[in-house]
Amino acid sequence: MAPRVRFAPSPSGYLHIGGARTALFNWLWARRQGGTFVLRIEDTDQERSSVESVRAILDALRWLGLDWDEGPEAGGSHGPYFQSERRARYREVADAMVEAGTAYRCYATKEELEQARAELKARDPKAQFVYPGWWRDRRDWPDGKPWVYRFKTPRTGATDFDDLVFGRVSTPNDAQQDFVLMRSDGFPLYNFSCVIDDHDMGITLVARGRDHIGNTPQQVLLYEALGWPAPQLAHLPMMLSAKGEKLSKRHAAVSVSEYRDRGYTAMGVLNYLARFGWSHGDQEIFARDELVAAFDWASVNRADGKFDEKKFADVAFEHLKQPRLTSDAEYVERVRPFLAARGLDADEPTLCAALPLIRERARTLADAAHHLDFYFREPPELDPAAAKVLTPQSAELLEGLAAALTAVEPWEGAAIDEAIRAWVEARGVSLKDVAQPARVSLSGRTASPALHDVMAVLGRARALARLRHGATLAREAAAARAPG
RNA sequence: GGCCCCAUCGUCUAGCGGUUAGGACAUCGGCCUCUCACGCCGGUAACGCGGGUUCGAUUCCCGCUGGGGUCGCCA
Repeated sequence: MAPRVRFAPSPSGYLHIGGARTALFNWLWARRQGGTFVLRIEDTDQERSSVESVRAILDALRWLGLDWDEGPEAGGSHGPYFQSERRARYREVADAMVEAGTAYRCYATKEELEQARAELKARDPKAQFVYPGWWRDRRDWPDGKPWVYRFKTPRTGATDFDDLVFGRVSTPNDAQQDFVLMRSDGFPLYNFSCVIDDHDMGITLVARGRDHIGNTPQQVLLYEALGWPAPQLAHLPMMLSAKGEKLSKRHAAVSVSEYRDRGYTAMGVLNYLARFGWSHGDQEIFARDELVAAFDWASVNRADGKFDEKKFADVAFEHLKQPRLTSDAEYVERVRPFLAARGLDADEPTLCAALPLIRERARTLADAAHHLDFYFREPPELDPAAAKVLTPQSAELLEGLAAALTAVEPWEGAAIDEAIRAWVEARGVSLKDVAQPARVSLSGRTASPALHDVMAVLGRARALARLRHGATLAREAAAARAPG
């Protein structure tokens, strides 16, 4: 049977890089198996949820290309996909559980709980408060007072489940307290709504971060109490910071949108995330369809990992470098916003001609825009460090070179290169002596692609004009330096 | 602290009883070279410790140590 999987973020911020990995693994499995990827918004915490967050998460998922078959804006036959719109259903199940004796109304107030907590703390600072079940067996419900629903957790025995990644996990039931199912304001708590929705939405496999493995026994207990079959379970090892702590803003960029804004491509991000906790032999680099074809739960690792920015950058770079992974058309489309941000209006022919020179240099799209900059500025912006290269002696060389290249045919890299070398030899100078002044004239920088490649991209007219302009600058520099 | 989980180079990982313990990133040399980059060649670098099981353990079992997660009217 084709699996139904889901990603269920709570809209209390941006899409976290770890959340993106969870979404990716679910998505991969759905696509691999021809199953259904459901997106559900867990907005039962009114305090923390916001529509802006929903928007941000949806946008980030769309940018990553993790399209959902059912969920917000997609619809589907198992909606609504916002938990805040499913409250009647939760209440219905909770009442049924009270009737069945698997849950109970608890009228203990927050204040009473706080007091009990405080008293325990006073007696034994190290002790952990456990709700003692004051209302576990009472039916003398006071009129007009708010209550919460609590689960009547079995006091003995153990709860087991088989995890696709971790194997069999067993937890003693006495480690569990009578946890709250629904708050007094009528909103459900995570474990409760999660179980009901996964059941009602026909979810067959739940894959989520390992930080959820601890409340899985509670959810399994709920499935048992409700007489529902539990879905398959798969927990993913955690993505930790380089220091081994829980990943947060302090350690690295943690929001998917931040990576987008920095100029990484979606597949660069996805490829790194996919290889984090999952492997496929020695293969490091994957196109999207290769990922879909190769993904499996058996190859998911159990050990937590540390996020490595260097490795991430390299994987992302590989995607920009290889036309197989990022086509020319896609590259051009993606880099345009970054060029625009520099105030550049790049014409298509020049951009396409420069692209091969950029691929092996640009580590991000933002970086690509930097490398592309001088092709689209007339004259190119002159780096302070580069200006020093335009010495008085170089003026004549630059003019000589420009003159030597006026008749080169065809105006192509190889021919230009040949002409440069021929001229250098005839002139009895070293290429090294000419190269840097020429480079600075052409690009305004001390580092650039090969001279002949740059000139080929610029075209004869602009290339020669820049060389001559460089000569002018060199003379001006000489004049400026001359005393009086 | 209770409960749960984990453990191969600095990092991500391959390995599923017998390997010179492999790859990638990073790092260090070198080559290429008009600069930068790419590329290429090479080096340093790992099975946490102690018991078992076995002819033989990185691999299977137990303990220890270390690390992580989780113990809310958050998710």
